[in-house]
Amino acid sequence: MVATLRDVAVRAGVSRSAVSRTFTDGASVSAKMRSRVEKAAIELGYSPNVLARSLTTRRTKMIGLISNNFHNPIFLAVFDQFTRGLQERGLRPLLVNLSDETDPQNSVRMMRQYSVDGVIVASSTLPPGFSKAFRDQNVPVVHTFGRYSSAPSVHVVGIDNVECGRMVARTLIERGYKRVGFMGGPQSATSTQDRLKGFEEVLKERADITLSVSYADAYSFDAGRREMLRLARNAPQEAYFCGDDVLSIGALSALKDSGLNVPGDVGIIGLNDMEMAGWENIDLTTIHQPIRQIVNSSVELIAAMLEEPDRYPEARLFPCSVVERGTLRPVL
Amino acid sequence: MVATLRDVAVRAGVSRSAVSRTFTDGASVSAKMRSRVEKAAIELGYSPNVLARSLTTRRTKMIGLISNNFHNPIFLAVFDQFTRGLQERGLRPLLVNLSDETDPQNSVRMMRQYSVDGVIVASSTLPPGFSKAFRDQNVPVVHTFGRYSSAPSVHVVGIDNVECGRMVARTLIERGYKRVGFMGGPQSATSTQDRLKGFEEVLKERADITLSVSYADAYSFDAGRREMLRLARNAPQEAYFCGDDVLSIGALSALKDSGLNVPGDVGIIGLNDMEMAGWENIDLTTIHQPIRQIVNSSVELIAAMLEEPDRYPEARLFPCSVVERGTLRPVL
DNA sequence: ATTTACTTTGCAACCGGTTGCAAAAACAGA
DNA sequence: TCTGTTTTTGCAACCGGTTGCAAAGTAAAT
Repeated sequence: MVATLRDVAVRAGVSRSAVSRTFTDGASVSAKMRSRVEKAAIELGYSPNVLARSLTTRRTKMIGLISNNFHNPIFLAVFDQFTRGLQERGLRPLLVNLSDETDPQNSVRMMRQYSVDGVIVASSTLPPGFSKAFRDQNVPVVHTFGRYSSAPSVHVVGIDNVECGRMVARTLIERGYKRVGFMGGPQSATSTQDRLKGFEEVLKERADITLSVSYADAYSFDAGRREMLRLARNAPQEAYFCGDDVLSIGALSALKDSGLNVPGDVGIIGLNDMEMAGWENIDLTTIHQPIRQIVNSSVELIAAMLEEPDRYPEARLFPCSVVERGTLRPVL
Repeated sequence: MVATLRDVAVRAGVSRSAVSRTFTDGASVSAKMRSRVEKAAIELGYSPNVLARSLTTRRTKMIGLISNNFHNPIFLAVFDQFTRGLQERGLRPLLVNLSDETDPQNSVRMMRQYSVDGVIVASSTLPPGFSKAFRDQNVPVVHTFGRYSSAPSVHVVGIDNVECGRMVARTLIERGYKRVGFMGGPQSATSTQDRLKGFEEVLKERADITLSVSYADAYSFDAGRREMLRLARNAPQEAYFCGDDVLSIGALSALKDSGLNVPGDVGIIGLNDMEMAGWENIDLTTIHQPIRQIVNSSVELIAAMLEEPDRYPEARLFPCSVVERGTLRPVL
């Protein structure tokens, strides 16, 4: 049906190797030979079968893109950036949706069956052990949005969640809030734990500031709204650090319906700076996470690992910054 | 490095065919042989290389998932559903981001290089010619969210945009609006053209109703907001049918800032029913597009085509419905 | 025990490519 | 023109599997 290397060879009246060589860069072919083969190839509409090639070259140029987050809108930007970045380097993402299952062995096996050259785990909620499972099978892996650890055994690219927590604490202090709250995402997520850690660390030094902690049961509008409705019913704090922007927007909705004014009665600060946070009807003050840089760096890193599989693991952390909008009162 | 079929054969002391057969269902192997091979395979951590297999079976179980829409949040749900659906059938999506380029030949070539078993084009803004290019190369293709045509040459799954336009027109009529507007997405999108067609068709029969038409220059919050700010400056219509929910939300923001009340002064109806439309602080009346059904049906269809490549092309259209929320005044 | 029918197994060729090696061709220098 | 060097080419083996076919093995029937 579709033309193969052999067909081209026959048509051009040359050996199969010659055809192969014209399509392999760096191989030795004379100009005459090349043009002769190319002519035949064009006539037959031939283009080499990457998968067959991969059998001998041991390179499929496919990268497993594994995530369990298909709900947070920022992940659409994440996928967008990943696919573009990979494509630019001639790599192809094989997408894996892990929402249902969490057994790493299963994913590892599948990725090996497809001989992907490497794997990107894009998730802040998958445990470090998950990405390690790939490393243990000698599959190059980058854990994007992974937890920073002082002794990483796997490449991690993301932000320093502890530092983000500190940054938010300082931001709230600057604005003179005395009674503050942490409304986290699910407690089990390492990112939540880390953010709280940094947040507490700074606040603890201020005896005049009180902190209350609670958790929403998912990173969703509904969960944020529900939790904030509950909080607003009792005496709410003066300001809340919410687990992410979606939770924050849920919280804003709850506050409005509870008759509380933002930022007059209650201040809200989120995290992520998703596109929507900047919409005029939301106008959320939040922490900007440099998604584009994180993703690009991840792509760069996985590409580098293809050249150098035993590269020493590193953690690449990108600084976050406060984006001042309308949901916190101004600095004193 | 990683165990191959040969390794297993040696270890189990059997022929390579025997090993191959134990991993091929429907092949003839005795129980003894099977358990013997399986034992060796487990000891070596062997699992068959799908890509090598595909050379002879001519099935990679990979499906190209091609889209140029990485901005509209509903596409995250689309990708979620696609990946799950494909995975359930043992198929793997190879993701292609077409945001930058639109030359079908390029994509066709790439998909052929990777020998995908089929392709799903998920986009309402790619022209029918795009998906036809695959069909012409005998790559099974399903165009999800494609344009319905009475003589489809390619499988199309989606909604009847013309009928949606009619439905919105009737909805506005029921509510007694007399001066209505169409604020479409980019005019070049076939979906926009079709919706307007149906919308006009119904309204034309009512001499007492006037219609004004304008277009935002992208399917984005900003574009919707900008366009509605412009419209609101002159005398706005009583109600607008917006190209999609994101545009609608931009429009709502513009109306609020223009001091106009919704639905008191101006009514808005969107299309898609994205999750956000139901959020209490948005509460957008809109047309529900049954994404889940559309995607599942697309997956089913592409799977069916793998069995029967010459299947006669069909259009699968799913009915939409009005979701009544707070941005249109009630029925008279 | 022999024949017949059916099942299981291994051989060897093949899927679509790549690549080390040696022969052939082209080029340089004398 | 002849030799030595470099480049180009083809042969054949290999990558990790599958599969048609015939031989070997098993079971049932006589």
